[in-house]
Amino acid sequence: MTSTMKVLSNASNYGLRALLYIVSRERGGDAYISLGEISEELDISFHFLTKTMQLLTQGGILVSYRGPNGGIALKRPAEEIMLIEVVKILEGKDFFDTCMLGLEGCDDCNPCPVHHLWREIKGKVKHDFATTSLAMMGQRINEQNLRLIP
Amino acid sequence: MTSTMKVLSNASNYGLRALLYIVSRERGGDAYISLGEISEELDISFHFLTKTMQLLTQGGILVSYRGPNGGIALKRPAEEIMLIEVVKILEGKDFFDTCMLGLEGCDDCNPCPVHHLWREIKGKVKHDFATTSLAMMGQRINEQNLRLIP
DNA sequence: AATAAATAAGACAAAATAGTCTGAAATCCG
DNA sequence: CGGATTTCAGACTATTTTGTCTTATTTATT
Repeated sequence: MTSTMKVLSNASNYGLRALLYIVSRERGGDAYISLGEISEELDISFHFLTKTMQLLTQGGILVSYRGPNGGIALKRPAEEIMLIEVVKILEGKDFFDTCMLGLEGCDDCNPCPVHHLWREIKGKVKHDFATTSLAMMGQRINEQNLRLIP
Repeated sequence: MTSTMKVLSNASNYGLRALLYIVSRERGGDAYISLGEISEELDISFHFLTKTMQLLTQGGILVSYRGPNGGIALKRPAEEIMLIEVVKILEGKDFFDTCMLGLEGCDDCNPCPVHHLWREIKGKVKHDFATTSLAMMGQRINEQNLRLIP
């Protein structure tokens, strides 16, 4: 009753914002960015962020390096990482295939009453996220000077 | 990480399904339907459902009547109740105006990096929900024999 | 080798959500 | 009136999500 339309959990939210921070901060080099810097810049709990970023490391989005001057970095070129891959790692693989009414096995063959509406919405979200790369987002953020913090 | 794209809380989910049950069950009469019947038919915890339905009663969607043969009923004609009103009562008024990244004050003037994508999505959801009435849903459910249970 | 800087891992606590239960109040019927 | 049926209200518990903290491990530097 307190509102949200919270499609993303806080964890995913933080992970996504962290990635956007990384790609918007790209200096061309492949230096590691520390979680301390990210958590400070984005005002996110350090330890909580750490756990989320480990998901992305395990998921093949990031590589990490320990020790002084260590941190995390994209494992692949930002052009090759689509938003959909990130969200699937953070929220689960079937994130874009769930029923709005929470009904088990709701699909085109066995639809819930709002399936026709929701399918369209999900389709658009899926399409948008499947065609938007982290590189595109980074460029957009820099060109338009967009914010990542409250 | 367990997936969901859970736009609706369980409480809202139950409330919406209960309303859809009511309108699909319409026998033309204005008899009250008991929460016991609904919770049984939809396999929802009785007491939990009760709390949610009280929100809808307080929100002006339902009227309730105690005692034998009592229950709940739509306060207004199903044609006049749009899905958007229901969701706003259950999830909060600004449900359709939140930022995907959870940033405070994200809007057209001060957008987050995914605002342009999310605004379109939200707009479509909002439009769909603002133009779909409970009556339309009830008719659809009956015509196509759609399910409200897992 | 010792120290410091960084991620990894996991125990723990707090808060939000979900669900259960008990009793009260209203209403009908005999 | 008295009992049965129903919503209303709120306390209580359980589960999930969120956040904190401590320790271990890796690596660079001196």
